[in-house]
Amino acid sequence: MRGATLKDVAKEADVSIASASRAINGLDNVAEGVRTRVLEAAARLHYIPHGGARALAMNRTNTIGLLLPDIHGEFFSEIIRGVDVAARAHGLHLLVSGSHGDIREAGVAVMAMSGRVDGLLVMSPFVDSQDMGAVLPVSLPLVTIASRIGDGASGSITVDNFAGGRMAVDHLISQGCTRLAHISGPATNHEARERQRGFETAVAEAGAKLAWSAVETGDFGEDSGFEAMRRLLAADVRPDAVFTGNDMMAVGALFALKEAGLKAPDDVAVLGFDDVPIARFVQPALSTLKVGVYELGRQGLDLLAKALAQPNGAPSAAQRIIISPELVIRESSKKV
Amino acid sequence: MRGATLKDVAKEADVSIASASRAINGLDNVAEGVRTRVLEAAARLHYIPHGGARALAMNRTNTIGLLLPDIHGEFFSEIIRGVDVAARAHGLHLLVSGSHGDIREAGVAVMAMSGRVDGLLVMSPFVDSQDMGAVLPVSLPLVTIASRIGDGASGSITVDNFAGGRMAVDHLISQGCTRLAHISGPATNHEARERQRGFETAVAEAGAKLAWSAVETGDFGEDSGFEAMRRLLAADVRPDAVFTGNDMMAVGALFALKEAGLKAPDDVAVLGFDDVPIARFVQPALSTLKVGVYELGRQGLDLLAKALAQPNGAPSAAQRIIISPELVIRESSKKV
DNA sequence: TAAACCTGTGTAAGCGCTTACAAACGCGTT
DNA sequence: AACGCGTTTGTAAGCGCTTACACAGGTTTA
Repeated sequence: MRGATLKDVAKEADVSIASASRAINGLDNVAEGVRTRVLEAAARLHYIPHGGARALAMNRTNTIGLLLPDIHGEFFSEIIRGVDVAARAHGLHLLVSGSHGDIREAGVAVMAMSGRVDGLLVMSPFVDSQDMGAVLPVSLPLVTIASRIGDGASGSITVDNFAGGRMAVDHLISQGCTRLAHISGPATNHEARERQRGFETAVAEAGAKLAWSAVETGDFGEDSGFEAMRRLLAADVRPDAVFTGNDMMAVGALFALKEAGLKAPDDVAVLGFDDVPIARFVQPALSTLKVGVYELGRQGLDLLAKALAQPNGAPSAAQRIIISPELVIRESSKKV
Repeated sequence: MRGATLKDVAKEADVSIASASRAINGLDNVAEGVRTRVLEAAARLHYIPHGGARALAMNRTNTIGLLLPDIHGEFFSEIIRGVDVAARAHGLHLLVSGSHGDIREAGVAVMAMSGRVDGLLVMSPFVDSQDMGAVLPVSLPLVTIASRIGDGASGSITVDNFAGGRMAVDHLISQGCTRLAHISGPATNHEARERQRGFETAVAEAGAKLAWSAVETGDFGEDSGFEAMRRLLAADVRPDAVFTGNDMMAVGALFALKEAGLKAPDDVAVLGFDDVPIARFVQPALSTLKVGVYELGRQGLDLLAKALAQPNGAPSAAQRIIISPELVIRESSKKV
């Protein structure tokens, strides 16, 4: 049962297809009689405009494509929320896709989006995201989130992960910790690297104030945090503070601590990164470096919407926004 | 900088637009020479097919529209995950939209989706969702998730919430509880009502085994669970077990308990519903009625994909899948 | 050697819509 | 009565793509 088309409506109302179009779109150069006749016919036929055709004719889809590494989970869900809120404020719709960390999949997704969206909002935190640039269409406005996809973008919004790493160390030292360990995210992730670099830089600067330091590698997953913490606890010298590359690994670390019969923060202080919703719920409540994940999404879309509003898509000096993480001290790191 | 079109590619390769199309789509009735010439031209021009135009011409978008009350949060995020996984398995893309509980918004979203998707996956747990039916296009395959949108759907997948409510009571009684309270979801939500009905029915059947019972109303939000639990604790007779309409309210209830210096499960057993990821992380770990939320999404999409594969979209006897909740006993309800 | 085939290719008609353009009409003016 | 004007309408040309159909060659067959 194919849906009615504008042509059907026009015929039903006995007017030309052009008049039908005008009436439906509420243009003012239509006689009242015609308008009501068309509207009634449309209702009678359950006519719903064909968005695709309209988009093709108008060269405007009112849709933006959102490409994330994944489209679920605490972190991405928050991004989506921010994007969603901003999108509805701008009257835009969302075509979302997950790249699953695979650049080929990302390419496929971009393919599929091409011609269905007015602009792209992309997050690709992979170190080698440069290649990503090749996949992206040059002709579309593009805003990147926490990515290092080269230029060509109409804007970008990133997090100052390096500063966050330093803040973590400073805070831990201020709590009297002297044996700091870091559980890093995957080396393929640019954000993870920056956080680690911040940690290492601050540790080096702290010099004699610290007795010991170490780095274990995780993959941003809860389990990897658990395993890494286990390794840390099994070693000769134990840390009295652990800074993890993100919150989920911190949660895993907390479980490992509990398993070992140890307590945070008394035995080992734990500090996460991101401040995903779950951070408040774990026991003890997780201290973390809060990234306005929601803001990341919201402002990202705002940037893109601004670029779209530009007359011919003129670049107008690509905007770059950098968000600073903010230290949120809850229980897991509070020693003094 | 408009992107290159097929016409441009055809001209560049000096062939007809039809041949260009064939070459690009890998049809086999193209001479090798032509094919490579076209492919090279396409690469040179950074040609990316215009998905919208292709969809219009083929009357197939390979995209399905996902309409949820919200597109973020623990619960919906899980649904999205299920849908996403299934969608990629079927080679389908996702156009998502949140209705925010507003039927008008839902209408707008459906409008926007019309002509951009091959089918609709809709979740609208509102009691008055009947009206929703009016907004939906008759011409599209439709699968509903946990909704009571009338018929016309090619399929539906729902949760046996009533049974879940009964299971909750049975379990609590088995733990030796005799004063049962229920914190219900919003009355406008059909699922919430069914869970409550299950609770009340089981309570009635338990008869003399129970000394007391009560129902407080919440709104599925964490805060409302907190407030409801406070009210419960302030009353003359206190429950020794609370069953909440969903997990987030249980989390709130747990906080209220802690605030009052009470312990779960010793003082009051707490039992949630859904088993969202967070349930494992709270203290004490939350017992709950597990709904395969992920499965809800995955099977929903599978159903839809099956309907799409149908020759002319023939209904082929709409499938209805009912998922039974499963009791997951963690710490918050374990008294014996 | 003509009829019967393939194979590649181009022409053109859509898909459902918007929108320039021109035609048609009713007016008030001179 | 001829003119200009503003309003309403229809015609038709796209938007970028697919695909039925026709057609030109080169092979086979009888």
